[in-house]
Amino acid sequence: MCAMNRLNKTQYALLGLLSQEPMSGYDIKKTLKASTQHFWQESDGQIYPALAQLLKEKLITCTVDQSQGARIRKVYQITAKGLKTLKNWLIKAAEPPVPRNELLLKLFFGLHTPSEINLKHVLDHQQQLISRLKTYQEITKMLTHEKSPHLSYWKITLNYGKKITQAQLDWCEETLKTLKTLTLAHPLEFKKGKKY
Amino acid sequence: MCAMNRLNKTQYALLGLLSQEPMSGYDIKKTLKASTQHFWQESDGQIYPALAQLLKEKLITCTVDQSQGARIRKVYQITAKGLKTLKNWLIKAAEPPVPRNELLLKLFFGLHTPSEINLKHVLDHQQQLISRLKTYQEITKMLTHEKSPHLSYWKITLNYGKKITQAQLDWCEETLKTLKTLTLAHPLEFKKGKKY
DNA sequence: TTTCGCATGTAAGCTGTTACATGATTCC
DNA sequence: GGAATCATGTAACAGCTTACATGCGAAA
Repeated sequence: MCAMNRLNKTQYALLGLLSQEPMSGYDIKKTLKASTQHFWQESDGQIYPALAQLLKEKLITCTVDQSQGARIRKVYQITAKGLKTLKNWLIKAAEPPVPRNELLLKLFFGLHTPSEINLKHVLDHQQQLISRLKTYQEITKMLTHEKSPHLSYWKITLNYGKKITQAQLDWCEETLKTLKTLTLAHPLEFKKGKKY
Repeated sequence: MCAMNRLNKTQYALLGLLSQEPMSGYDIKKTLKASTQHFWQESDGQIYPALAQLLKEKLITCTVDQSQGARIRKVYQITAKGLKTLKNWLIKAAEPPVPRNELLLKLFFGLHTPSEINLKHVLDHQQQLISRLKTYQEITKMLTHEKSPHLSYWKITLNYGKKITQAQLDWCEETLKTLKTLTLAHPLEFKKGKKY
C-alpha cells in the first residue's frame, strides 16, 4: 500500500531541518547557508521541488502565513510519518563522499604550471581557509547563548570544521615551503622550454 | 575557426593523466584508483565517452595495440594542442568543492538517533580512516623508488591526504568521548519516549 | 528610483552513477 | 571449471546547477 519511494539526500536534509523547527522554503535556504554550509549545501533549484515531493508523500504539512501583508509564506512542518522516515535514514550508515578536489588535481599536474601560479593557487586557498576559520569563531560565539537540545550535535560538526580547516592550513604552509624550494631548484624550467 | 567548446572536469583529469604518460582507457581507470582516488574519482561510465570526445577535438591521438593476442588495446597519447589546453586550465583558479558530508549531516540531526548508533557511525568512519592512512603509508614507501619528475607534486597531494586524515582521526576520538558523555547524561532518553 | 532582501517557483541542460552487454585470457 | 582480470563500450536514469520569471516592501 505505502509505496514509499526512497527519498534523495536533499529531501532527507530538509526533513532534518524541519525536525528542528517549522520553516518556509526561504528559511531553509538561509538556515543551510548559516549553519550547515561547511558540510552540506543545496543549490537553489533543489529546495522547492524537494519540498513539493515531501508534501505529496505526506512527510510534511504546509500552512500558509499571510500575516505580513500580501506576501505569501508557506511554512512547512514535519509529520509523524516524516519523523519516522528521517529516523530510519539516520540509523543507516552514511555513504562516503566521492572525493573531487580540483585544487589537488591541479597541483598533481603541477609540473606543467609555472611555479608562481602553483604558489598563487595555494595562497588563494589559504586565504579562503582563514576566512572560514573566522566564520567558525563567530558561530562558536553565537552558540554560547544557544539553549537548543541539538546544541551538542551542532558543536560536533562545528568542531569537525575547525579541526579540518586547521589541518588544511598546516598543509598550505608546508606546501608553500615545498613549492618555493622547487622554484629555486628549477628557476628557468619554463623559459628554457624544457619538456617532460 | 577553432570552436574549442570548454571541456568538463573529467576530460581535464584524463588530459592530465595522459600528459604524464600514454595510456589506454583501462590503464586510466587503474591509475585513477591507484594514485588519485583519495582526491579525485571518476565513475566507470565517464571514461570512454570522455576519451572519445577528446579524440574528436584532436586533443589526444589513438593507436591500436594488438601485440598481446586478439585483445584490442587502444593507447591514447596527448597532442601539442591537448597539452596547451591542459596548461591553460591548470593556471586558472580551482573551483572550491561543494561540501556534502553525509556523516556530518547525520550527526547534526543526531538528537533523533539512539546514542549507540551515533557512536557506531563514528567508529565505522574511524576504521575507514585507519585503513586509508595505511594505504598512504604504502604509497609513501612506493614513492621512495620513484624517479618521475612529477614526484614532488605527487608528494604534495599525498601529504594533504595524510594530514587531513590524521585530523579527522583526532576529531573521531574527541567526538567518541563527547558522544559517550551524552549517553551518560540522558541514558534512557529514547526508552522513555521523550520528545524534542 | 534603484537596490536589496523577502518569497516562490520552473526549465533547460549538464554531470554523474549504475547496470548492462560482450568476450578473451590467466590463474587456481 | 570457475573466478578474476583485462578490455571496451552503451543506455537509462538520477542528481545538480544556472538562469530565468515574478512581484512585494523597505531603506538609501
